[in-house]
Amino acid sequence: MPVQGKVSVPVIKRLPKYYRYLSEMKQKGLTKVSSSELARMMGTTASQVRQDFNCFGGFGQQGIGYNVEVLLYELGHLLFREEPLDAILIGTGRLGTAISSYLTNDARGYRLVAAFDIRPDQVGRQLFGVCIQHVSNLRAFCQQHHPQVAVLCVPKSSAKDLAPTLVDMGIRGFWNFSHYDLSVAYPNVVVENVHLGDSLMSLSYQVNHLG
Amino acid sequence: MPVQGKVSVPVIKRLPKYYRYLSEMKQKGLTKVSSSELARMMGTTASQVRQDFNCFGGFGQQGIGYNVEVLLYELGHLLFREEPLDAILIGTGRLGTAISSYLTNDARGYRLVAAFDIRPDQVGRQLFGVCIQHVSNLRAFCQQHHPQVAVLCVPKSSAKDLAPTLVDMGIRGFWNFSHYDLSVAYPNVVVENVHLGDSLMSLSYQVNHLG
DNA sequence: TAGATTGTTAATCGATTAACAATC
DNA sequence: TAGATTGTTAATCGATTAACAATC
Repeated sequence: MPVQGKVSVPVIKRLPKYYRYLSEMKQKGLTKVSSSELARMMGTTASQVRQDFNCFGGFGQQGIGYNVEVLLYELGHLLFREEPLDAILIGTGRLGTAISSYLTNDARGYRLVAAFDIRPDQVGRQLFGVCIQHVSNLRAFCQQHHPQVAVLCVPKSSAKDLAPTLVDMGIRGFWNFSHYDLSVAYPNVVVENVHLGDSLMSLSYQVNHLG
Repeated sequence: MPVQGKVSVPVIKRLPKYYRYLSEMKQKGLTKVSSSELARMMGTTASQVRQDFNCFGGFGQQGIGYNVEVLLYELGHLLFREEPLDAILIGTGRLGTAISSYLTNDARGYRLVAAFDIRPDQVGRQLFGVCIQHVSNLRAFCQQHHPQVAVLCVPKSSAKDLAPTLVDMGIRGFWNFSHYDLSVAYPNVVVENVHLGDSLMSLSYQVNHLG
């Protein structure tokens, strides 16, 4: 039983996809699934599916397969634990607003506890149950409430300025939409980069080099 | 000289990052860079930098290094070609609006040529220079204008319904923000998935398993 | 018992890193 | 010529796939 000695990033990145497909199956009323069925849906091999699950000890039954409900429960526990993570939003522009709508209304495992912006016309505005504060309150807020996750929807230079403070204040995870490469600077903090610009560029490369 | 026999996805995904760092260097007035300097900035090895560039024939000079301007020009050409790609937006909600703002105002290599929504109250609204049309016009528009890229900011079920039509109408690249796994269904079309939900889940996993 | 399917070890494949010859 | 740094080949590392024994 390997049980999380250290799970590799490729495996971690596949967990949400398993979770999505299993949720679908549960909704359809399916109770049982084999590694080969899951593999077909996921576009991978049965071997990989079994290897992936065995990073966590294996959730199946030899000769039988996997129980959808059990598997979903176990993955859900791995992904979300019991308590949601407290998240703060920094940057309440169009993207920040859309993202925090998603986080609040559609995602599981997070709770938006505050939002900050530097623009006076944003301050005071209500956003999904929280009142937008000026960034000058950021430090004080963190010291009092200890949020774990920061969502960065600010320009590159602001991200660069804010990051050290946030790490200092105990932020353990960044959902980074800025163009700043946080990952390079803070090795002991988790960063999920959503670099829209990079994504668009690699799409453009690939479309331009099709056929 | 390997010159694009078939460039691997990991290499392609690094190109935008090189491009970003080189743009920065050019702005700072730097004219010359070595593979080891680039490696340090990118958080990788000099070997990888040289291997990456040599997928395209190599842009450096032995004993000297790389010329920033030349390298930037070459990468820019690889990523964007001469003509921008014509893109259509489908789904003009909060996320679709934020995304197309980005595509129109901040990104290079794309031109937003149309936007579609199914909601009557959206139709007719102006969005970054285009007028939102009803999705029922989608087919006709594509037949007349042949856009190459579709940006999907619609729910899963709509994405599932729209995808075959769009592929059929000649769409060669998808920027997919829906929760539908396009990649599984259409092997001969380029898909850039931005699965915000997956990103949030893997962030949550990692934060919960820190230390 | 036979068939199915997992858990787990072994083999393969591909990507990253190291080494070094070429050359400016 | 000596020093620097690339282009390119070879070695290593890690992830994926295949194989098979365990077991329901």
